[in-house]
Amino acid sequence: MERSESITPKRERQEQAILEAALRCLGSEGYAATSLHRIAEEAGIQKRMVLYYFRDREQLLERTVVMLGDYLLSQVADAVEGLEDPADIVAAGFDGFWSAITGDRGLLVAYLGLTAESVTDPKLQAVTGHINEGFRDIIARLIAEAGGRGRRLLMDRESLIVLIIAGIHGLTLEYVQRGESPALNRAIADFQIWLNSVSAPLDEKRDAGSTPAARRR
Amino acid sequence: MERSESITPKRERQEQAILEAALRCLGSEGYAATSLHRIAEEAGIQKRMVLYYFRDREQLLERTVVMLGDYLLSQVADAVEGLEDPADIVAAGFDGFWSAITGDRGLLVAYLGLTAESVTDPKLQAVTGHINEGFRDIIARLIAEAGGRGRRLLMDRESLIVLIIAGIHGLTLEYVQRGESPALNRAIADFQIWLNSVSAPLDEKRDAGSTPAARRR
Amino acid sequence: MERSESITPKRERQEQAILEAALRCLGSEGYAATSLHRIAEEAGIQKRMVLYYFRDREQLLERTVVMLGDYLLSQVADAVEGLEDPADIVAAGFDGFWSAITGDRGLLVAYLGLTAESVTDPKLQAVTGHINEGFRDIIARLIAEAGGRGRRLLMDRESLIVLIIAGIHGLTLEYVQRGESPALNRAIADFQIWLNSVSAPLDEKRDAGSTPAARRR
Amino acid sequence: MERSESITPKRERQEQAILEAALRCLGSEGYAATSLHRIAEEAGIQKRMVLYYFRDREQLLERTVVMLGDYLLSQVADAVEGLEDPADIVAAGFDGFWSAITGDRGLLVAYLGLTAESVTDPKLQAVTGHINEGFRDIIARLIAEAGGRGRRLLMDRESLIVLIIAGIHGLTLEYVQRGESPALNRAIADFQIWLNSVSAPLDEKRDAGSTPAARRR
DNA sequence: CATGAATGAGCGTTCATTCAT
DNA sequence: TATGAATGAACGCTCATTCAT
Repeated sequence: MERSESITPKRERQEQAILEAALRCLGSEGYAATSLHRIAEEAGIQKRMVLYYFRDREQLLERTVVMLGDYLLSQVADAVEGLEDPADIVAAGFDGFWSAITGDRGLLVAYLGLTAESVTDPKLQAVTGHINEGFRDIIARLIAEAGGRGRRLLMDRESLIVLIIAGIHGLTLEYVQRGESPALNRAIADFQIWLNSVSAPLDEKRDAGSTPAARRR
Repeated sequence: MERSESITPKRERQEQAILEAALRCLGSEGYAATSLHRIAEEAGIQKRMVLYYFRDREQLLERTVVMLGDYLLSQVADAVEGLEDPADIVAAGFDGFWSAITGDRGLLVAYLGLTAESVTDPKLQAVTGHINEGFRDIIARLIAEAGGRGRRLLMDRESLIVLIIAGIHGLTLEYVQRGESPALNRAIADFQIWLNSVSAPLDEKRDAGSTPAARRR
Repeated sequence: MERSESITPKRERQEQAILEAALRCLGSEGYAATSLHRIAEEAGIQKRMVLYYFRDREQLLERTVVMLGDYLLSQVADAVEGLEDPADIVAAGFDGFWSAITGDRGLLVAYLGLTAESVTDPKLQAVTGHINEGFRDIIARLIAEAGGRGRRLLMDRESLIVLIIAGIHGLTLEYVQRGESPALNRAIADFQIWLNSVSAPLDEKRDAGSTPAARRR
Repeated sequence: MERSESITPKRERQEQAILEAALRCLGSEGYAATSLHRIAEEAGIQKRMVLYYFRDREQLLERTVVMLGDYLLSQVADAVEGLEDPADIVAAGFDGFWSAITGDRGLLVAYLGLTAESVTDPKLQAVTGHINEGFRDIIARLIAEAGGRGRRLLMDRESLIVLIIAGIHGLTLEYVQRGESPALNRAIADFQIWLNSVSAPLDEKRDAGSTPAARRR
């Protein structure tokens, strides 16, 4: 750790409380409106104390992102863990993924806000990038496991990962912007159907989905 | 009140210059870091003058978003206009759409930043919402035209629109976060292939893509 | 006049309108809150025009004070003019004086505000001082006329003038601060009674009121 | 909120220094020209610090008025305390009152300026009103004590209070406007004489001053 | 562990005013 | 006569932060 002070239990509890307060602010007010003052208010402590526990705003937000990322990634990892049936990996897997992500709208809003902000903020980029890598890894592992369970991929693996990430990002954006709607639910279902169509049992002959493209390369 | 009665040419020029400066700031520094001071600097005028032409920061950013939206929408509309061959509507249509959107990375960054910010900022929501409606309309029209040119839709129309929007949002996010990459290009190509697969010639019998879903409903 | 432009009728009308607007502002919002902007608003013209007709804020307020003074003085002069009976000079004279002054609460508030402000503002002092001299003159004349009509003064003339001015100032302050009240009305009546007691018919022997003081000197 | 819980000695000293600086500004420049910048300058600190100790200009001025009021009232209370001889209550009492009030011209100017401003500023009104009530109370008590020491009032009590307040206000206005003068001193003496004449020893028969009015009621 | 004191920088805004027609 | 353009200065205020203890 970069802090030299011994990490007492109280300190840890306080830091945790502040990080959670920061997260709630990000989720309810957005990145631009999340000031140290607001975070302190939300945590029920004096503004000065925020900087007692964290070197500066930057470090605080960084650690907030890390915490948020760890939480989301663990939720997602839990949700997709132990899936045996290849069909589940798509159906149940995505459902778990989705409900893990949308379980707390505030967290999702915070995540998207930080993601957008990180585009122009190199310091955030490092940490949000880490979360994205985590997601990518999970998805890559799922694909690999599907492969190991008798399904072959009908399209380019890298491209598939990008499309899955993009799809999830896009659908979550739709979700936070316009809320749940029948159209969104149908879109999610269709997204899953598409996911199903990008792989096939090893013994199957017929191509499906975007296979022609996969073949071209 | 006193203003806005007679929009003199100079005023219009100045306002335009400021709006463009604001847009550049949003694109390079992000929403949170776009201050009046920075905008003025970018426009090469005194900070004070920004507030001479615009009531306050809010109004300025609002109008910036409107301008950005109008520009993006017109670019997209131009790109997809006059497409005759239904196949073009997907292939050329999407290409135009994509290059219109990614033509200026700064604009795209600004757009995504504002979109994310608007989730927690009701005032922005009104105006970014308008842009989204514009995109939705263009896509809906494209789908309708494809239908009018001998292609039938193999999936739910509303769901399709959501998925297209989500896909574009997700892919642009990937683009601004990680830049162009072979994987992204392949993903875009595969996205187009999928787009092609969601409709079929009227006389064709065979289903493609996510047709099973379309049939279910 | 210090303005070199020929004084056209329109100009005069406009200036008058602005001066009256300034007066209304002073009367309703107070000196500190009376900005050029508010005056323009009140006059229903553009802010810029105020400074077209008046060199600067200072000149405008100066002329406002002059106008106010002229009006108040003329009202007072009218009220006390033509009083023949010495008793009237006190009774009717003061009544006229009072109702002339309190006829328009806004004007009175403006007058008191400017008077207070002039204590610390040398430029205002010149003009408000002029008004005070006018009041003093009127009162001195009334006293002289009373003397010419067979009444002798039972106290020092200069002191009397000061006390009358002070009494009127004090009572008007009470009036604008706390509004009309039975106590104020009784105080006004008692003030008039005291005014009556400071002079006596020439043939009268008995002293009244504060005569001992007058005799001391 | 966060402040005001523990009033440290240093804080108290600093606040006091700022309040006194504000008072000096009010006394020398007037209400309208008393800006945060000037107050800070006067206190020899940075403008920024003024707003560290006081929420905003309004709160600062409010507390300044309270301090001024407390000071003036205590001065006056001290001056009139312990007067035994009924005659003193008028003579020495008023002298004390007057010298307490005019001891520091700046304070008097500040007081009058705030009084005038409070007519149009509801927020000031609350607090200047409190000072006026204090003065009224002191005067009412003096009158009551005079009554308890063998003097009866020859005029209406409420009316007398109003006239005393009005007289003092009017005379102080004259004092700050035109400075000390023989005429003013004589007027003050005559005012005291009148004050003496509004009450009489209990056993005395002869009426004085404005008794007729008192008898009327 | 916790806090008050202090501050520099900048924000969004209003004010009175000058310049050019 | 009337107006828009432009501006310097200051205002009241918030921000993140550092210094002391």
